[in-house]
Amino acid sequence: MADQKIIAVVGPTASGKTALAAELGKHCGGEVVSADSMQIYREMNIGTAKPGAEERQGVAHHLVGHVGVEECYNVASYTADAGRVLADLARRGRLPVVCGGTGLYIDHLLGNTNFFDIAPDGAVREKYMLMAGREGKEAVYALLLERDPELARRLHPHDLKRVVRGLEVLEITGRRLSDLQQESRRSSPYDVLWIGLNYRDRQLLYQRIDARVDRMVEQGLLEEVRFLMENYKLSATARAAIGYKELIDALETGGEIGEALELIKQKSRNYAKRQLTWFGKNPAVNWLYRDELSAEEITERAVSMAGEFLKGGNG
RNA sequence: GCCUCUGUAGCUCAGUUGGUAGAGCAGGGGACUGAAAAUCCCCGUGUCGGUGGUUCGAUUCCGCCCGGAGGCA
Repeated sequence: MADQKIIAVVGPTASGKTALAAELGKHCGGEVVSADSMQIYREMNIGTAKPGAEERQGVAHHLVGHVGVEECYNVASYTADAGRVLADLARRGRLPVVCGGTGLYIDHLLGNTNFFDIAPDGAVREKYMLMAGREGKEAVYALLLERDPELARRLHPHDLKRVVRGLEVLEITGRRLSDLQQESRRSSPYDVLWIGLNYRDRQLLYQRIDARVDRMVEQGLLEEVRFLMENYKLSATARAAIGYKELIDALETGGEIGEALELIKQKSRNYAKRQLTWFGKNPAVNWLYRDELSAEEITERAVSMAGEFLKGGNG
């Protein structure tokens, strides 16, 4: 059976992915499959830059707002949900346009790994977190070095989240995470055309990010945050969203709103840089630069790349 | 006008009892297999406000000048 063809639109926040994905969906008879860890939340709209009806241009969007803000969500939930959507689109003969900035989600959906099913265990996690608090991160790391040396060698002793996860998997399954990772390798069942959006001049990207935060405030970001605080108990993952956590902190502690907004811009810029590192290591990405091409030219190029891609046979 | 404090990395500030200096943040690079908008790692030469002087040697001590903050009139 031929691999399912998929277009993936990636890039840092505020680079114009959403608009391009909708254009591609419109021109190629496709549907957008979001790969954004925060736009999944139903009640978080402004701060996540969730596309409205106009921005969707009549193209169907999947995995946007399908989760309540009180729920936790993670890569496992995503790969399961998105896998189902892709299968459905294949059945209906529709082209999936995967679009988003959450590199981990995208890679696990489309890349060369099968996601293995080992749910986290809060009690085990807490045990090691407490140990780290009492004896130090190095002590927890030493434990991992003893039990799963291969994994430990790849991690920094201070990277507590990953060190603890390694120990957690061992404790739950009796197996090493490094072995499981090895076994989960696969060759991707998808034929993917990667399109990346970016700016050659980073400062321009940063200016766009700052401007977008100002626009969010004009659109009522503060009101949205207040509404969420009054009506919901946000899950840990929802609360960690940039733009929300800073304002919640400010409102709870009586901090300056202006300072919180500067922090939001700062954190968004830092995030964009991390996204660039992530997508930058994928050699398959065809980058289009927004300070070299107009929006129309970018759409044109992407649509013609997609045309070639869809015409070609499977490799 | 007088007195006190202050001027060190893009920003906030340490520091050198005289041997030309270092943190946090920003910025740059990187990692990433169930928190990923998360988490973590690596990268710090800057006329130490200016100018005279003391000294083998001053960013550090002294004088003057120029900024800034406060106090007394």
